[in-house]
Amino acid sequence: MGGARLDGRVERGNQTRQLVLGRAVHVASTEGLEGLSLGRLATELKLSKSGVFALFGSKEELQLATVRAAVAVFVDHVLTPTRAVPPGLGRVWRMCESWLSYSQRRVFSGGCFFYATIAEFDSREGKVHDALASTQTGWVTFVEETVEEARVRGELAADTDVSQLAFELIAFMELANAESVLHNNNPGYTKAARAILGRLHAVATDPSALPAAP
Amino acid sequence: MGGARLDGRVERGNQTRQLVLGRAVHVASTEGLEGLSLGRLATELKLSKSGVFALFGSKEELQLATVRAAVAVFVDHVLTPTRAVPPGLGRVWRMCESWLSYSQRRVFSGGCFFYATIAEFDSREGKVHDALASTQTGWVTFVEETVEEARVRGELAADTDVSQLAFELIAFMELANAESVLHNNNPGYTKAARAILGRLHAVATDPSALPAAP
DNA sequence: CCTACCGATCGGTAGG
DNA sequence: CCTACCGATCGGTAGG
Repeated sequence: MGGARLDGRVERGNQTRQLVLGRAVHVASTEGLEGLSLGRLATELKLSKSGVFALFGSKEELQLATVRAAVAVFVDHVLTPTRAVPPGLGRVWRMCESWLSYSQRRVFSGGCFFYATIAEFDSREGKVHDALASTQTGWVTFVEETVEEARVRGELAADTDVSQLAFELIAFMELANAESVLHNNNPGYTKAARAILGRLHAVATDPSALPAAP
Repeated sequence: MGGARLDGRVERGNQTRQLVLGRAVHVASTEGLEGLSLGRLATELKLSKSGVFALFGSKEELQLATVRAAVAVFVDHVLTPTRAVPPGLGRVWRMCESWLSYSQRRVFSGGCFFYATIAEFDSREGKVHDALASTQTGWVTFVEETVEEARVRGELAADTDVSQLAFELIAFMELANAESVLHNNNPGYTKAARAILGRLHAVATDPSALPAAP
C-alpha cells in the first residue's frame, strides 16, 4: 500500500535526522553552532548536502534542532539521575555530582554543550539565542527547585537564600568545566566538588548526610 | 631621506594596526575570533581587504594580535586599579570589584573577551588556544598571588586554601558575566558580589575591613 | 500530490 | 596600503 511506502520513507527520514543531530551536537560543542556546516555534516555522514538540507529547511532550523537534541542528552545525563534520588539534600548533591560527571565524561566531546554555545550566542539576537537563554533559565530553575525542596524539608537552614545558593553551585560547576576543557586536565572538578560540599556543609542542618570534602 | 619616508609609513601602519585591533577586540568579544573576517574589518574601517591582510600576514596572526590587544585592555581595567590598593584583603576585594565593573561596563561590547574566546577555542589546538590558555593561567596566578598577599599579612586565616579560594572567586565573577550578557540584565553582578563577600567574610581575620554583603 | 534524497549549480565570500 | 584575481567552500535551490 501507499501508506506503507510513505511510513517507510518517514521512518528513514527520522533515522537520518537522528544520525545528523547525533553528529551535530558533538561538532557544536567543539566548534560552535555557527561552525556547523550542512556540507561538512553531509560529507562526514556520507549523505548529500541537499539531503541534509531537506531534513531541516535552513541552517537556523538545524541549529535549533541541535539545541533540542542537546537538551535531551542533558536531561538523560543530569536531570534523570538527579530525580532518581529522593528530594532533599541528597538530591542536591546528586545533581551536582551528575553535572560534574556529565562534564568530565565528555558526554559532548567539547565539554558542556551549553557552556560552548551560550558563550557563542550570548550577545547575538534571534531564535537560537532565545532557545539557549530559555534552556539556561530552565536549568537555573531546576537547580533552585531542587535546593528549595531540601530547604522546605528542613535539611537546609530555613533562612537559606535559595537563588543565591543556586547561583554559587552553578558557578562552581561551570568553572570546573571551563578549566578542565581549556587545560585538558581534572583539578577543576576536585576544586568544584570541594567548593560545593563546603557551601552545602555550611547550610545543611545535618552535614553528616553529606560526604566529607575531597 | 629614505629613513624619514619609511618612518612615516611605519607610523601610518602602526596607527592602522591599532585601528584594526581596536575594532577586532569588540567583534571577537561578540562573534568570536573565528568570526573575525579580514574583509569585514576592511569594509567597516574603509580599508582594502588586502591592506588589512598585509598588516598581519594571516588570519591566525590577526587573531593572536587581537588576543594581545585584549590582554592590554584587561590589564588597564582590572590589574592596574587592583595594584593601586595596598596588598591585603582590601586589594583582594578591589580586584573582584574591578573585574565585575570591567564586565558590567562592557569594556568589550560582548562582555568579557576571554569568556567568549576561551569557550570558542578551549577544545581546539594551535597557537590561539595556547595564547588564551596561558593568559588564563596568568590571571589565575594573579588572583592566587593577591589572595596569598592577604594571607601572609594575617588578614586571612592562616590555613586558608589559597588556590581553592581563588577558584571560587573566579567562578562567581565568570558566572556573573555569563548570565548578564546572556539575559542582558544585572542580577548576576549582585549575586556575585554577595557570594564573593560571603567567602571573604568567612576567611577574613577582621571582616569589618570589608563592606557588608549587598 | 508527497518524501527523501541525488548531482549540479546559484550568488557571494573566505583566506591568501 | 591598492586592484585584481585564485581555489575552495558557504548556505541554499534548481530539475529529475
